[in-house]
Amino acid sequence: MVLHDDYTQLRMTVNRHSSLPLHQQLYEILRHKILQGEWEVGEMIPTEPELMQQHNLSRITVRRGLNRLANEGLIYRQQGRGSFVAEQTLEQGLTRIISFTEDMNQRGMVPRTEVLFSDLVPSPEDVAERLGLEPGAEMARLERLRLANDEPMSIEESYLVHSYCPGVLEDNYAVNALREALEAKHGIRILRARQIIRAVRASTRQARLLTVPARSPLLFIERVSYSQQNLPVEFLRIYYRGDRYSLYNELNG
Amino acid sequence: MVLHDDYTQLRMTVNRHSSLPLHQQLYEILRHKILQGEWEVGEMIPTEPELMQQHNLSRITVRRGLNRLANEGLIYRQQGRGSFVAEQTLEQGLTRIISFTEDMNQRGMVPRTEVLFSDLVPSPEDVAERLGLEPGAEMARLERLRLANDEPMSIEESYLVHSYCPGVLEDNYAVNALREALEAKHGIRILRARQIIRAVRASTRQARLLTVPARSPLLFIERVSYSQQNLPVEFLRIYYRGDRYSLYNELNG
DNA sequence: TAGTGGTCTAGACCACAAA
DNA sequence: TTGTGGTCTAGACCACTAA
Repeated sequence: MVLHDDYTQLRMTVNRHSSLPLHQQLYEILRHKILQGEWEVGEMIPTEPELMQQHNLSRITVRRGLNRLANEGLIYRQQGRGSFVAEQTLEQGLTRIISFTEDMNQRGMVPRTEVLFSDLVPSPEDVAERLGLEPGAEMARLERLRLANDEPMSIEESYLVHSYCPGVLEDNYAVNALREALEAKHGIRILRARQIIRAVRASTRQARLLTVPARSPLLFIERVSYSQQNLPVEFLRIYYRGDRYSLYNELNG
Repeated sequence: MVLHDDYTQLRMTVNRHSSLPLHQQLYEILRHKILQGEWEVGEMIPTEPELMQQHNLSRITVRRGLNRLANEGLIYRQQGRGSFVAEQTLEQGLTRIISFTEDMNQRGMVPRTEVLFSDLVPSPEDVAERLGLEPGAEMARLERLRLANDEPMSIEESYLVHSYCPGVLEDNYAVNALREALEAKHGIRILRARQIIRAVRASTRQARLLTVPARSPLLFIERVSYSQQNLPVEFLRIYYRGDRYSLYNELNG
């Protein structure tokens, strides 16, 4: 399964007529190149003066884009040496929205997906409340089993506001990426999300699906995702095997 | 239990002879004021021009400090209106190192601590490996039960490199803050940490201490903390009750 | 209209790394 | 010595908010 990047049609230099800030355009261009593998891990990316010339930008604007990349851990900067592509870390799972596929690739595993359910349902009360909707609104529900190296890793239950993406369930999400379909077919780009992380006990069904002993501990994430218009579009529940999955992050004093 | 802030002796304007960057000094001054309650939640903090004048700084330097506060969620900025103190969010638990006391206060609960163990032990192999030390080095071990509103919330097991903080266990850490003692008595300031988050099953002893049913799911955090010299000084294991404790954070696309 | 934050520029000096 | 990133400045224009 190949995930197309969000920025396939991205131009390779900044567009001064765009409404997007120049520093953000530069950030997206460089991020795209880094994720595409334009440079090896540890390889130096162009210097600030080079980027200034290539994109005809001031140093402050260039630095703003570079600093964002550094803050997000995609590059590290060394005074007197240069800026270098950082190793892909698992940390991104706690700061950036990444797909299961991307997540497993970073962890060096081969992802696979099985669709368990795919139907239209009236919004349950708890889901409606999380999304700030009226209960009973039509939702597209998609439940998927996610596997890594052919072993079950997690169960994902996704609720999408169907009026925003009518017909979204016609695709086969065992092989297609949901976020790609949302962007390509419905113009919905998920830019922000809030999530809560808990430890829970596996239900009988979950234990069977995940092939773990009954009542095993699971890492449980509930996530509300927001579109570019800042509208809540998806409610997601993910149950990860406690014995296989962990989250990593770094803290500052 | 009163936690003294790290910056009790902080001057109220920037020091141009300090080695610290001016934007960072401004950030720390404002952060200190916000945490001290100088402004109410939702109240507007001084505008950029005011800060420029008060501290005799350029706008770019002021903005750099303000943007860091905004990135860390302490303020939010609104074009045309001003910058405002944000509600203290639980998010900070996933980006900033905060004490149990601070954490519980943010969650509106009253913290209490009981010391379960406090002794010197040779470093176990796994702990030594995580800290990059030779196994068998002398470690101060401190195990504490943390309570919120008088109900058990978590078990914390802390391993400190004893040669960095000899005699550290002489204090009573039921009432004193470990991080305060490290800074005040041993000159160790913990500035950075890496952690891994998992879901595990409670042992019999853990279940008893936390007053949860046997084999309950727990949120388990393993953390390595680094000093201002970037030396690993502490290895920490925290077991949180799965039914009471959750982590919150926000993601970007 | 006045005041706020958002973006962008040109230019300067410094600290650090490598040749 | 050269080139890198780190810090800081003055000044400009824009977009948004509120009166």
